[in-house]
Amino acid sequence: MESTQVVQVLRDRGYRVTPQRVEVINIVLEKLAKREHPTFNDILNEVKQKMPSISASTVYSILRLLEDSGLVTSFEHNGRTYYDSVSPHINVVCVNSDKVIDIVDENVVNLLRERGVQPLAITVKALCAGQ
Amino acid sequence: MESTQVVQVLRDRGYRVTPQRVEVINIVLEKLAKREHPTFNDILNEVKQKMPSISASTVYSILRLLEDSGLVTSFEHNGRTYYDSVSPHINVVCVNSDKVIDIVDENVVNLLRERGVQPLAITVKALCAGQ
DNA sequence: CTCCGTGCAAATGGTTTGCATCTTA
DNA sequence: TAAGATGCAAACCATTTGCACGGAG
Repeated sequence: MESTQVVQVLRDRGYRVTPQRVEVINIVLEKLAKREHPTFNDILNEVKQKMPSISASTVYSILRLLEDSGLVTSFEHNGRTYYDSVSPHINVVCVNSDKVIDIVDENVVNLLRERGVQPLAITVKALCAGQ
Repeated sequence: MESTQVVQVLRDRGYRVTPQRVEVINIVLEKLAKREHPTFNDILNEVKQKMPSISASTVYSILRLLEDSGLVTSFEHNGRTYYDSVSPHINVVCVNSDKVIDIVDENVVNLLRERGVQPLAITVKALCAGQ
């Protein structure tokens, strides 16, 4: 998804387009396109580089807005919130390293759908090989 | 799993068997046997009824011990930690109601295993029907 | 009798809230 | 120019930590 599309969705829903919102959207989409799983702090730090005066509470509220609008999703691990793309995929969270690896598996998603579950985010805690 | 077995595992590993540990183990196993997904507070409240002087930090440390020993697992949602059995199953967390529903699906677990993932806990955030 | 475990209180860290100020539409 | 967004500080809440006391082995 393009940042201009996201901005348009917000505009259509009657939300105002502020420089803070545009900046957060740009950073988040950039990270999600790279299949990263940024934490709130990852995003805040990145945004602060471009816009040093932005406040944490503003970033929290923008991320909540994006999530409530179905444009991103999130999951929690070790007390932190990770943000993620809404495309159907599986996040393998390595409990021994805190790394998160994406797996795309249509079969799993289809099996869930057959059971009546429309997944927003799939998270699998696992012990991961290699340390 | 029986509470006596859990106690034995702890003993074998050199951990002391205290009345607090036995009580927490009893409560947790009882809830997990009923396929419930107790939060930390659910467990604390229940334990306090039997043992009013127990402290939260003790319960936290016992639950961490059980989790580190592989006897239970946990997942996080809305800032709270939910405890869960280690049997392979899928937790569907309804974001619109905070309810958690278990699904047993060997196929999903097998697909994950084929991908080299040994799941400790599988969590699926979903919008659930019925309110 | 010796550690390990417990309980208390204080600290921590992520997130939310209240409110005055600023800005988009 | 009016409703909505921002930034700051304080509040919140789940969890962790430090430490003296107590009990399991």
